[in-house]
Amino acid sequence: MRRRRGEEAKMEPAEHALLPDDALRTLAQALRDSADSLYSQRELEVVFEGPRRPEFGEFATNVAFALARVARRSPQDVAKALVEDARARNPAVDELFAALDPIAGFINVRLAPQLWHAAVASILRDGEAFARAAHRGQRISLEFGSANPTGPLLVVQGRALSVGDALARTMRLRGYDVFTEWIINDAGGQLDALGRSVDARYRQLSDAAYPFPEDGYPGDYLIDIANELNEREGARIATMAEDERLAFMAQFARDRIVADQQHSAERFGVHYDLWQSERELHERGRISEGIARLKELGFTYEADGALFFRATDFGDDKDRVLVRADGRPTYFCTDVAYHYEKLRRADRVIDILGPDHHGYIGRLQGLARALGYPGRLEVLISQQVTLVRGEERVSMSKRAGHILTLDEVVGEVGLDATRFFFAMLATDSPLTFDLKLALEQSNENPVYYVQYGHARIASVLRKAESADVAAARNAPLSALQHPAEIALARRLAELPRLAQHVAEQLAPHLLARYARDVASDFHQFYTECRILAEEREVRLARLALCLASQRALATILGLLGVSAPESM
RNA sequence: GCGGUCGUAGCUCAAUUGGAUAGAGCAACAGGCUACGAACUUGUAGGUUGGGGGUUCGAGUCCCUCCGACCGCGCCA
Repeated sequence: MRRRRGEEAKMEPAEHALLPDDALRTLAQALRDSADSLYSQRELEVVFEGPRRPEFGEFATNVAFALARVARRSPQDVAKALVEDARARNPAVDELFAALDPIAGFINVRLAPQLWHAAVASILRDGEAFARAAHRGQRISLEFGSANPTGPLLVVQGRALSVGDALARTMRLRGYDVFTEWIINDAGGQLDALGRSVDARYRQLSDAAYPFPEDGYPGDYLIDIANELNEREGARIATMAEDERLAFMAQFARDRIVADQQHSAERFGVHYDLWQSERELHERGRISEGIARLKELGFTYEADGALFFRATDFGDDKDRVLVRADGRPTYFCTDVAYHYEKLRRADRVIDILGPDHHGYIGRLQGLARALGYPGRLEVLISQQVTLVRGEERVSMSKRAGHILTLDEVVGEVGLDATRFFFAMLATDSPLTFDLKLALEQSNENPVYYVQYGHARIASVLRKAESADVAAARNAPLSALQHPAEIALARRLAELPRLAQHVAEQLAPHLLARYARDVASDFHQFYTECRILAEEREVRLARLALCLASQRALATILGLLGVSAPESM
């Protein structure tokens, strides 16, 4: 593509045509120069957004509103003057843009088609590296899903797993060093309760009337564990003293349950870099290190024989106990140690916590500030999930016994649908998941719509001559002029920017939304434009657009942990 | 009672962080295959963004206040 280049473009490699971002940068610079020249405004920030209505163009900027006050003219007058001046200032602007319209104070922009052609070509050139950003050396610790080692994973964890894993994958794509971790709460009193529960189930094998503890975990899975204990360790157990037996049973159950949780996570397509045992933190001396650090900083005091953290100095409601009067550390104490470690080894620490941890945010944020890392910790709450089957509310209380596990939900509606559905929603918004609806309308589920787009492209590529498909990868694209073609190309080119936004704002639900938009734009293109029956130049250009669309869909589905089928 | 999250179409949710006439899907209704996958597509209808007040060029978004839902408020984890 031969064209005179704007000044900014000199930095680009010579062999590549200008891309949409280059054009926008050129325009931004021209507008800054104009603002400086017309209104003596030097530090003007020019941001382009996708306007809500397509007839407003492909991008829009609202710089005129910011200037209107100092210029003491209406935003519309300012916008008009800016556009005129920018055009005169840099002739490249008129070549790069098909439209530059000052309307109601906004400057609406439409790029020349060649820029979108170049964007499609660059997607094909990048292949699997499409939307990938260079390694940037920022270390991120991402904790999500963590559950007590007292039972199987439930749907609440499923939501956190979907969201957390999509974030991890997106951040990795964008060049961050992401370390995913799960904390196993295996140090506190609940393990004692677990031991007593297993013991009761064990004794019930021979004495059905044996009482189940008040604070026990009633799920059937402990019966299975008791049976296994009986078969494999029955002889040993018989020789144990009570304390020893309870500890042994608690440990056995803990190991079995954690292993099950790990299998569930893997089946859900989520891999963790670290399963961090709380008890192991104790054993490694991390707990005392955390306490020592807070003491050293002078943020602790003793009262009633217990050690307190001055959380109120850092915005929390009340001071928090670290070590009880009897010498045992609290749950929060473990988090002090764990977060102290994470804050030191990562540049950005993210916790995705369950809905019962709202009151915990202030404590953790106060801790991060006390330790000298303000702003380094981000706490996200994965909101409540209410399961229903039509009118009937599905019980999710562990106490009630008949809980629906994550594995069971996946078995009922499928892995792809479950992952997509949970990732689709903003994390901090409570949601109602109707299993009956998900089943009945499985064909109407958005995930199938997106997957169908991918499969449809695969089908077209199978029907095409393989020589054509090969040639399409380097074909000239100037034949792509139809509005549906341009709209699709523009959509595909959004992915890098969108992925970056998702990583920065921790908003993975935008990925699912975008996937739907890509599929929709593709289906529309497919409906309005024939491909294989066209003459060679158009055919190859459209096949190239298919290839780029398939690439984008595969990438985005990959980020969501959802399969991209060749056929369905 | 105090603190937090939230309230958007009949349903499930968006709205690029203060921008234009609040958008998608499902459900409803009316159309489109002698064409590469109709699991698609075009259109219609659906709203006082829980109520009220304020801030400004401009508010679903920020502030105040009511109403409602959920979650916290242990030397439990």
